[in-house]
Amino acid sequence: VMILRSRFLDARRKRRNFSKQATEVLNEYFYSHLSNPYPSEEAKEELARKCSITVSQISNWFGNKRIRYKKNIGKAQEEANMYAAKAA
Amino acid sequence: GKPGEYGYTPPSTAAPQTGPNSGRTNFTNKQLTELEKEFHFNKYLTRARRIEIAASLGLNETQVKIWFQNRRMKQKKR
DNA sequence: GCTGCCGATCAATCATAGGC
DNA sequence: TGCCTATGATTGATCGGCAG
Repeated sequence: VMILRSRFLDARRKRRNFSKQATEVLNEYFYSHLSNPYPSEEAKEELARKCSITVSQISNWFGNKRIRYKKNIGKAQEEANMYAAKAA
Repeated sequence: GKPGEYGYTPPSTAAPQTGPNSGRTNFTNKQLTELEKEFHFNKYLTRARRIEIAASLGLNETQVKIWFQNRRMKQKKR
């Protein structure tokens, strides 16, 4: 456990949350493709432009979102309905 | 973790063979330093070199192979 | 037929940001 | 100011597909 986390002192760890607008765009995409939330490379590039973040960050976001959504299907239902309504 | 069809995946009930997670290796700082040093020398390992490295670091060939594979992908990302 | 690599993803964890 | 949760990033390992 004394595993030296020195390697984690990577500057990239000093993250910053994405803008609320970016998160809106990402959630809208995620919930409107809930049956298959895996954006293509092209889709990722478009989302990256819309959100002003990198494609890697888009991949990270979807990776985290998919896992965390599955671990909280019940709690996330509210958020899912919210975006579903917004899409409609 | 195994990627697959999107949907609920029940938590694995497999008992950890060794350590916290039997599946995930926790490389030591020394192992990572040596692997990194080797990587800067050669991005790809020959079978012979892989066996050598694995033995000297107390790892198995698969762990070394996977480490280099992930390391190459990491480098490509930037 | 088997092995290694690539690209994408998973799953667990790390470290910081944000809210109370 | 401290604590707990939300969230972006990292990484060992797996999956499908392709090449040798």
